[in-house]
Amino acid sequence: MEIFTTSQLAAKAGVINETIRYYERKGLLLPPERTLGGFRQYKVDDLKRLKFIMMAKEHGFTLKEIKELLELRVSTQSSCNDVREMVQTKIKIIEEKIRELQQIKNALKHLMINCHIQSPADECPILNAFDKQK
Amino acid sequence: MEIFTTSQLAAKAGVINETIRYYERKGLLLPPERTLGGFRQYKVDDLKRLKFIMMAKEHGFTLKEIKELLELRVSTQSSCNDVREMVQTKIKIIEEKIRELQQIKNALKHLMINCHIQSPADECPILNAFDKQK
DNA sequence: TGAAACACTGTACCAAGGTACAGACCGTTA
DNA sequence: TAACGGTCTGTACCTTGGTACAGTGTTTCA
Repeated sequence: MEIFTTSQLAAKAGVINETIRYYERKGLLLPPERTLGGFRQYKVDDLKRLKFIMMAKEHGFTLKEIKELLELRVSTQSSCNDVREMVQTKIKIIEEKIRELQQIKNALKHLMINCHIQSPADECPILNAFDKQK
Repeated sequence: MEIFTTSQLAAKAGVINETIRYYERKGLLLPPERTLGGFRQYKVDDLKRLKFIMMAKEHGFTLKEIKELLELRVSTQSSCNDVREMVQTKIKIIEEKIRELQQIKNALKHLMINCHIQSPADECPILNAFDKQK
């Protein structure tokens, strides 16, 4: 059976070895077996788990949420429904964030309408807009 | 001329007084005059500056960027064009962020298509998708 | 004049997600 | 068996935008 050191596991997942230890501290990676000298010995399952973490991260989950997903996965009580709910909540949060950013973007675009490039900065309508009392 | 203490200034802007001192440390608020005993004495201009900061914050600028905006405002060399460029860059960053979030959202929605609520979590297609190697 | 209520400084702490490093130890190869 | 390089632990540090103290000093009002 293939065994990896911390650095080898890290390299396979594209992170550095401090990240591996960090994920272990945070409870995302399980404490692996050790050599007599105390070196971590990772197996293919650990690599899969790490890749799962990275995929979930790319899908916008925080480490805390990923920990929950990992716990759902092994709990026999939990169902796909629990996962579905987490994903739906996440989608709502992302949609809210998108709306927020779109509002900011629109406000900034609006500010640019009156901006004349040669004016000195102290007459800049953008800066003046920020000065306006609400 | 009206003079405010730190807490009064904070209250007028809807923050707490540690925030005021924090902004001073970060160079966003100018060090005000002091009483003989060392109490800060703020004027209306300081309140305007603080409100400017808060407006810029609402428009998605970081404190570091707001500091730059404030510096542009007083520099006689800088023009509205400099401000315009900062705003345009900001809009680009926001657009990129929106695109990113939309991709994540689409991926999550896609994951939900095959999700059957009664399946146990260890057969959940969402979790399985995260397990897939890229 | 004395007490209450505020302000001062400096430092530590928070979340999140790591990164860096010292000093010690282990494993491998010559 | 020694050298070299990898790994260990623990702790400190980073960013961003603050918040929370403790211990001391100041202002104000009765």
